[in-house]
Amino acid sequence: MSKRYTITAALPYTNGPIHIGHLAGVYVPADIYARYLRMRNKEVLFICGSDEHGVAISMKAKKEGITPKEVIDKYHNMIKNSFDAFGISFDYYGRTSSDVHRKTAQEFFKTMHDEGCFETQTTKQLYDAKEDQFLADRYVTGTCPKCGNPEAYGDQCESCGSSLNATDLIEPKSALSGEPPSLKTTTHWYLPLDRYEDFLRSWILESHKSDWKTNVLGQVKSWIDDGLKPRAVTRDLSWGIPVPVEGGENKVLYVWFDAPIGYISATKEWALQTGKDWKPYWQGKNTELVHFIGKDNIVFHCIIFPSVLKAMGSYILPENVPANEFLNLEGQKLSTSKNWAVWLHEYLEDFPGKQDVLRYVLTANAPETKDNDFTWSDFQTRNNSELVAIFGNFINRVMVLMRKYYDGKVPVPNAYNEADESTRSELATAPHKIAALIEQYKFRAASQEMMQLARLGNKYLADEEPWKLIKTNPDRVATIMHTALQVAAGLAIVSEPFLPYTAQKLRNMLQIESNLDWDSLNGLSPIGGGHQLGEATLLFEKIEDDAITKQLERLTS
RNA sequence: CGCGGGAUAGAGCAGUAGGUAGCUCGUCGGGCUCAUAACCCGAAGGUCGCUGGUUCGAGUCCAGCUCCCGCUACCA
Repeated sequence: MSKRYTITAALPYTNGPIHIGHLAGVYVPADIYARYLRMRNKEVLFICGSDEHGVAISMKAKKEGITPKEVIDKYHNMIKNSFDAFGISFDYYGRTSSDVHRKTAQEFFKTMHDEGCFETQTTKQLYDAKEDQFLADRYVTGTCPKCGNPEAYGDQCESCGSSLNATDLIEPKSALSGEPPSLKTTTHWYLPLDRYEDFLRSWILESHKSDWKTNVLGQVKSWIDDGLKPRAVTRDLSWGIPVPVEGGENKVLYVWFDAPIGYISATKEWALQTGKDWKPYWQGKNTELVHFIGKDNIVFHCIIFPSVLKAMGSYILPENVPANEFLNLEGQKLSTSKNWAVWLHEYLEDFPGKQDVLRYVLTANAPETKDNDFTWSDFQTRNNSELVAIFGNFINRVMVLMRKYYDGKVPVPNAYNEADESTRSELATAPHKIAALIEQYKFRAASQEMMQLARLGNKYLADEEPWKLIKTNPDRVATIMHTALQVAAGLAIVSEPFLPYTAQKLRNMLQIESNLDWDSLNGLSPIGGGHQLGEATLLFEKIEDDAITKQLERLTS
């Protein structure tokens, strides 16, 4: 029986648009993986959605004088549309404000509550009496007890860098009302993570010791060795999912409790729409669950959510959580508040039809093992020197020669010589190499292997020089061009996960629309003699300096 | 402070079980002219963050240190 795959990409938080950091870390790799598996004819469900609860959204709404609902609607639509236009191939994109999600999250809470999976604790927390609201540490300001900075936040002083507790601040003020906060008693439900320590240790640190990424394992080990502590799963807020048990009035589920459940509720909504059953995707033993996330999410997807799934009993656990590191921009870390970012919706406007260029650059320089840097100059170089000069140019050379010599009708090959055989055998192994890398989540290396195939094509043409032989040895040219076309067909196949728009164009040019999957290259010639090629167009175009200058100016303005 | 990840040619990155440092781009030289002046070949360029140690031999193991990023925060 063939495996089923449930692939999730971290739910974007709807308090801002999507930027290249999100794409590089989560959405592009997840999409590559999903597209690859579909090419292998696997059963794939690729799930994402908007994360729409939490204190940050209610604060943002308050600040802008609109309702939280208006905030989430605005960004949900913006994010969903930009993913769509960018070609991220989600099977379903949900949102955590939906009815199905509310019910699902409440069911999780209720079930765990009834089965005694929670503890309650009563603590004193900072409270803004005027606004009738408990305050996150971040929303209290005052004088830093260490350096005297009068504008320190309750969680951290940005002047001296010390970590603080809001109760340490001298003359604390609420960021909401400006009034001094008081301490007020409140009771919350806690998930006692310490109960899951043995399970987590053996499941991750032993069973997945060799197939999970070192950054993920290291982080998890650090948490576990440190001793897991009960973690609150409810909050005193009005914006969120109501706590569905007695005593839960005026309290909501902690966003991090409800957000990952969003993957499941999105699956349910997808199942309703398509008439399928959601259960196999979350409870089937034959299903591989893979979470694509950024490094800041590791604890939630490797510790907390698996503990919840374990507590619920019937759910499968993730097979892998290939968390990526972060992407910087021009040497500095991305910052929404400082507007230091490349926003997806702006990119799509400024570079229409160039989705694949950004995908390629973010993949070729993906922060897989450490933080990486995105620069516009690198973007230009990758486009001009790799996509245009290597990939696009090879295809163009083949198409032009085919048009010129054969009017686009594929010639029948004659005997293969050593050069042909070696090119054909390299072509045949390329999909295996790329597949192996993708299955290890090494998308950067996989994309370079794809580019290597285009280089192979260029070298083959340069070595065989059909433009010289056409006058003296047309039989030989038939074999050369036939072979070069197989390389082009190979590119049309293996580029699909990385460059979906380009792959589509290329399939149109080669007229090989429907009948090719990943394994089509196994010793076969996907394009036979007599096959008629379609119209040639350029796959990529050069990006000139002024386009890059414009982006750099936009950044610093 | 603690924990985790990272520090390798001008730039961006690989380096599997320790044994003469690799890839891409850029630079320089040559070749080709079918191709979006695009392609192909060759060369130069690194005391592998610092300091010690283990070893016949360390980018690769051990100890200490420095810097960057993240987590330890109701900023998701």
